Amino acid sequence: MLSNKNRAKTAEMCHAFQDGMRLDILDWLKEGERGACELTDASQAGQSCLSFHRKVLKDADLIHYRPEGRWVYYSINSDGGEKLKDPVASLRTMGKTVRPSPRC
Amino acid sequence: MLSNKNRAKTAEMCHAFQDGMRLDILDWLKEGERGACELTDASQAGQSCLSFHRKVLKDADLIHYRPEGRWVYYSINSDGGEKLKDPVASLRTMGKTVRPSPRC
DNA sequence: TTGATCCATCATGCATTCTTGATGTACGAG
DNA sequence: CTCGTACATCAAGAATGCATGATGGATCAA
Repeated sequence: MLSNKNRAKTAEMCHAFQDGMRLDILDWLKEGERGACELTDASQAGQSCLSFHRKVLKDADLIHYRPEGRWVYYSINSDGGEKLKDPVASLRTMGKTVRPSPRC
Repeated sequence: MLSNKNRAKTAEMCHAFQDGMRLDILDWLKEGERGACELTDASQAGQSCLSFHRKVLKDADLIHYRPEGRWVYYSINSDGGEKLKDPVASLRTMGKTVRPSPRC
């Protein structure tokens, strides 16, 4: 299904996708680049909490990072999801194969 | 990006995809249906541990469940990955959009 | 019925992750 | 230079997830 070298990266991306607040952040960025302070103002969560989740998304290559003076801007990395396409696609082909059911 | 109703399901599927042992189980099933006892015999992990992970995969609709008398057979749900294609695809389109970067 | 097997679930301890508040760094304004 | 702002990072407690052993239901053989 997955090579061992890709497995860690897949797990990291899935981990990033797993959390509700991180999905909120991705949703928040869906219309384009946004400043970090905007998100802090709009969200219920604290500043350090949001910074933590942004780091998870950034480490998983799901978002871009652009510092500009004192401010920081984030945006979706459109290539990020590519790494998830392979495991998803292989799930489909895997299910098609037929094999006798052995007993123990 | 995601409707609220789909968000929980996406998170659940990514959660299921995240664990190394669950990826092993999916890998184990790649050639077709297999009995639960087979997996228990072949794996290092204990029976309850495997049962736990199978439940996670089943709840995420990634595998099928077929009881037959005293035995249980599992197989890949080839449609399972479909639910992940949407968020992955929307990631791509999301990144394309352009939007002015506001300041706080 | 009795006993054995297969499997799921529960309870517990441990590990990892998340949240919150505090501290540190870089930058710009005055 | 000094102060305030924006952001990251650290430390500690809370919450969640995982592994293990024990228990229980269902099935089948004798």
